[in-house]
Amino acid sequence: MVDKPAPRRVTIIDVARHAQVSTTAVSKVLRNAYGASPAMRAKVQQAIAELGYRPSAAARGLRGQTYTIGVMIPELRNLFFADILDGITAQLAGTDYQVLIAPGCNGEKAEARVIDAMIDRSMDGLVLIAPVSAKTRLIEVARRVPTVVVGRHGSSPAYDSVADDDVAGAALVVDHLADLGHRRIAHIEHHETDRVRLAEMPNARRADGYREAMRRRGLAGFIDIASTSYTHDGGYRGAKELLSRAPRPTAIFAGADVVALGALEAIAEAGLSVPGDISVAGYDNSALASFGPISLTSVDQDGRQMGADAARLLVDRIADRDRRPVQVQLSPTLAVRRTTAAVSLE
Amino acid sequence: MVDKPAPRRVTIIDVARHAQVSTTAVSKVLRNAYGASPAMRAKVQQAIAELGYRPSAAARGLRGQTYTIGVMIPELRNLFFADILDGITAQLAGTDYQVLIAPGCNGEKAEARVIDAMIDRSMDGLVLIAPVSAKTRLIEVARRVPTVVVGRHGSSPAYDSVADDDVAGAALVVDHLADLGHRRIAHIEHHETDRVRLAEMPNARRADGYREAMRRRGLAGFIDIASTSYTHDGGYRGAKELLSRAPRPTAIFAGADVVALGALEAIAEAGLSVPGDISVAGYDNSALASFGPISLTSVDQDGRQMGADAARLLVDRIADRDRRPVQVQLSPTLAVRRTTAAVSLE
DNA sequence: CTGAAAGCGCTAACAA
DNA sequence: TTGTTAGCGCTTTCAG
Repeated sequence: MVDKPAPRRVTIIDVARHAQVSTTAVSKVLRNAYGASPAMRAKVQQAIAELGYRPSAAARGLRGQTYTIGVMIPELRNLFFADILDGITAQLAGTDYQVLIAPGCNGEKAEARVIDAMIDRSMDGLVLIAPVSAKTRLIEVARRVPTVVVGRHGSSPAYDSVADDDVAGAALVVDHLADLGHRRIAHIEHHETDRVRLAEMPNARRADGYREAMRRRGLAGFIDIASTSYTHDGGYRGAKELLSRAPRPTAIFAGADVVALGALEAIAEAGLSVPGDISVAGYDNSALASFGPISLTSVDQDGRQMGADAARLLVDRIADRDRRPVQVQLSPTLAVRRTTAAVSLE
Repeated sequence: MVDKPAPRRVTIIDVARHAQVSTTAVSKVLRNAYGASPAMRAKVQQAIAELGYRPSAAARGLRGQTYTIGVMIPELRNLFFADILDGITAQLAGTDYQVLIAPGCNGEKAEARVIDAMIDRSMDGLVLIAPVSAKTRLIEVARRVPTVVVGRHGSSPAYDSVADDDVAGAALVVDHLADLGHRRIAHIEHHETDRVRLAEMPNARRADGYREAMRRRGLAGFIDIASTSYTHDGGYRGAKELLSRAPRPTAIFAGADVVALGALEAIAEAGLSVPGDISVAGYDNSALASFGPISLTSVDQDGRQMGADAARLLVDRIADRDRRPVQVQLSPTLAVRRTTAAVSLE
């Protein structure tokens, strides 16, 4: 294995020379731009293949596009986000765009840093999944670079958005449990104080939907909420809190699957059985929920579809930055499994 | 909300003008480079802050670095990879490097495309997690850009590597089960045919380690392998196959946690209990394994540590591309939980 | 349809 | 220590 140094980069100039045309011509072929005859196109493409030429995204970005789409994911371990990402990459497969993910942005500050990093890298478009930033900030970002916001409600003049109807999702759960005879249906929510986020974030919408559905079913008096966080531990603590109340709930609607798992642990620890003593439902219908031994009833949001819609809207907007913003709202469904059952007679 | 257009980008020239210095001076401050007095440094930093200047990574990349580290992750849903990533980002926090993840590279072809995309984008360094590409290809890549390979054995003159001792991990499981009195210990492996990968990929090393440990414990006659894949379904099919043999195994060592989960489903379907009738152990000690109701005995690889080591090596190599390559090998430990127990009397 | 030339924002080599 | 200048590799006018 000889340690020969990497040869000099093949540039557009090399290709032009090899194909006996101008660099402009090569550039046009690269971008499928108007104004290149089929003959020239063929010549150039052959030269590209023969030299193994690959355009430098950095250089392209300095004048035109980088053909890079940045996706901000707040939490890699959330399997629902992986579904969204699958939808994005599937929709973008076959185009010239490459998806890059920016990780680890928990909290407004880290999120700001990550978004800046993507803008600094001249990305052509941004998909922000469940961003927590202030709305003014999102608008500012969207004005600099085409942006689609996924999983956050509320419209904006600057960006497109894709969201699932979280109010409807919560209603699905409450109706399902109420139909099974439950009345003391409790909810574990992700604590929220910020005014705008109370109106736009999915967690807040789910809590709203829960309250609304309870009232609609005449169960306003049984509304019972533990306010923790959308984590395994949050579910554990929330369930502990709810179980300590008398009378304790006969069903718990957790705002996310991981929360439901935490709740299941607390319930098991308390020596209660699911769904015998208490029913549990989650949200997201992640792979965890469908896993046999868990078999969690959960609200299904079509993450792939959401991702595909987001990517489609983004590519659209890159092509026409001035078109009017669009809001896509999908409807959730309920995957009923073995953690929910008719209320037991007491 | 007035729809004012985004103002022109603030460039290094604006900063230089504002601070009354040359662009070189600004550049030096940006890079913490030698040759700028504290006074000038202060002036420039103030100007940067006042103008809200952010350097363009594309422009920087054309001459120098992009301050971007690319991480290739074959499968976002693998929680072990998320641990590695946490280690990488933690190690890189506080530096000027930004981590970007390239997703969805299952298979050699997709992997090649993704690696090319990262090179095209002038990334300063690459972390390749469990790459399946041919070794010659990896060496070629490493010659173009500083590269660290994680989770693949075998050394190279071109890249650093970080791996867990998979042979030792498999031995931990076999020893644990043998100590519990098991003799018919079966294994579910990820099918592999390629010669080099048979020597370098973790799955192959685990199968080797299993065979070796069985022989060492005098259980060579009980070696029993189902060859499927490292997926939930692979575990399900593998366990079904193993259970159909007579006499059936009293313990199954699955090559990964997801495989173990699939096996658990097959075992439950067969009407057998764990660990009463059969013990099950996994590999990776992912969040799934420690989740209460599952409580899977599993081999723990310190993913965070692996990621941190990889990042450290990469930054080192970016600073000195000619230093000799290093191989880091970590030792796994065994997390014993409730899916393994003493063999039952028959 | 084709090509020459300017310049995107920055860094590196060099000069002062 | 500081500033001047020449590109990095590409896209984009704008002539031909």
